Amino acid sequence: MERPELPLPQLHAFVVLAEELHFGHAAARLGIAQPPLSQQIRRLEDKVGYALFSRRPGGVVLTPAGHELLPAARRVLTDLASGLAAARAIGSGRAGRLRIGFAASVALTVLPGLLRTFRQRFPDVHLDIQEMTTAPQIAALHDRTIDIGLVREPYPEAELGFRTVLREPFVAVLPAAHPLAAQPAVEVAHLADLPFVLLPRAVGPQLYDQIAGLCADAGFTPRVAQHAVEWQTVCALVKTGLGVSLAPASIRRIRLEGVAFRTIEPGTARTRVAVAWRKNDENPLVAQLLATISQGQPDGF
Amino acid sequence: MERPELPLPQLHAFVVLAEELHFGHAAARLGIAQPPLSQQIRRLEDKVGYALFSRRPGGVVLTPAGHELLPAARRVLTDLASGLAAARAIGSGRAGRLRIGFAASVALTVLPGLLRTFRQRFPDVHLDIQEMTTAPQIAALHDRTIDIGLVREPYPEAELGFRTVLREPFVAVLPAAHPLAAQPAVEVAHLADLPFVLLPRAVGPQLYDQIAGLCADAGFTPRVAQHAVEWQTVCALVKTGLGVSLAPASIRRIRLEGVAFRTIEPGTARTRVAVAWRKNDENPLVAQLLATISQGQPDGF
DNA sequence: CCGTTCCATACGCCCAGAGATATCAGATGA
DNA sequence: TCATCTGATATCTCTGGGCGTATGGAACGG
Repeated sequence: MERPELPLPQLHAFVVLAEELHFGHAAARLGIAQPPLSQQIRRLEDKVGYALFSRRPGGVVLTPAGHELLPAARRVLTDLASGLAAARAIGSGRAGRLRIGFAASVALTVLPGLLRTFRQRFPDVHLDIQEMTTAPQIAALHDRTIDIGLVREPYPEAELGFRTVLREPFVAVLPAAHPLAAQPAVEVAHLADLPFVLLPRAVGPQLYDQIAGLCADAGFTPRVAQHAVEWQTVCALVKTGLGVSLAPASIRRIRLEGVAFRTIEPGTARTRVAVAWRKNDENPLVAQLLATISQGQPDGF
Repeated sequence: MERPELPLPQLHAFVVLAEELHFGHAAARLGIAQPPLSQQIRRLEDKVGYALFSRRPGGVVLTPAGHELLPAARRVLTDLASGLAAARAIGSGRAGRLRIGFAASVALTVLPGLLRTFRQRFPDVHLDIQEMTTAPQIAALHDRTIDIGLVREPYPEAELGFRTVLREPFVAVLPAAHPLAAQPAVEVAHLADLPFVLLPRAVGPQLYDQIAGLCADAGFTPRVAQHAVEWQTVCALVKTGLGVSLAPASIRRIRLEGVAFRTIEPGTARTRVAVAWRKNDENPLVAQLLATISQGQPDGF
């Protein structure tokens, strides 16, 4: 790619003159006097090295060389204008692409409303959303594989910003046939001797430790009979009688025959869902999405 | 199409920097010092309105806006370079398109050699050749439907230039079985009582009048039994015995069983084939073709 | 803690190019 | 023949932008 040789204003003048085929009219359309236009065209022809127009009485005609240059000149101008417009749209945050990771349980609570609101405000933004558990989201943020994470119980990180978007209590997940399911609420201590179905600690250490902490507070260490990587699966396993579980309340949205969700006593423990982003991310869409969350919060999606 | 806003040198700097992702290296590739490059990029970012690069320790990274602008900038530069090259190729006469009309009889003499030589010298020129009789060629030149004509016996025209490329005598066209065909040469006067097969006067008035003149000089007016618009057809009609004809000597190239061509006495009359062009045609290919003809003439194609 | 790397800023120079006004010159047509 | 329309030329002004050198400031690595 060598040095560009033709100034754009001259190309613009050339295209307009090629359309008008009349120096006076073309100059008027360009908003300049006629002599400067003659000069522009002359300079352009000098640089090309050949005449682009035949001056004939009553107007001008494109030469073969001019005829060849015209489509290229048009492309150059329109490509530039559209490229500039697109870059500005992206720079301003009106358009672009945002990659969002989310914990599965979030899909039941904040995510749908957030996506709906954001898409309304930024219809030209393409959203790539993918389900990921908390730990992989943190890694993906560092990798720049995603731009926004919706994580559960994050622990602070130097490079990342977090903001809580939801706090919710825990519920006990029980087979519907289990005696404990007959009560409106259960004490954590009552789960002490039952086998547990939990997510592996690796996919969300903070949440895991919090659940373990609930049990510890009730005086026992949970015996994990089975791991599952999605809450959906946890419910299914509970249904089959493999065990019970403790989970964030939003899991109630999973309607599954044969599984009961019960408030726990004491009900003070809360789990947080937070939005996470790279602090040094300059993508304006990240700020836009954070702003959308801030505004959306009061309305409670 | 509005005013272009981004100077090309800045776009060029942008593309190079986007490839190098390093101000120092990019400046070196551009052959300038580093501070001017910083300025170029800064000015460009000011005009776009948004940052195109993220300056980070150890180098720079494209922002989303910069990433969007990059392909457009590349297209602009390459389109411009290629368009300019194409326009110059055409302006210089190395490439382009030339529309050539030719009289049918010319296809037997000058045309093949001319085309071959011209194509050798200008392989990138597209030649549109079409057979036309003389009068339509003149009209087509005025219409700018063809650029070059190869005509027989033209009459001078103000707007057109002519140059003779071939002079040839007339021959008598006879059925092989005819008694006159037994002689090596025939006198025009001997054709006086025979029916004639000729091209209509309208397709080539000058040639027609010249043939009629030959007859008048021999003391008779030809009785036209049949018209035909191609020499090929004339020969065929002569073969069937419908009449005889007088034709340019190049018609001998038509090898047709049962038709004889005989030199005529007196053999002084000559018919001319000329190349014709618009005097005010600025297409360099026209000049190139005329030059090719001038050089080719001595070798006698 | 210091040197290196990398980019930005400051300042000055210079010129290509874009604009204007005034005028000229060729072709056309009543 | 003359008025008119075409575009070209001459001349001047002004400024944006491209380039240089010198210097500043932040981040990183040993």
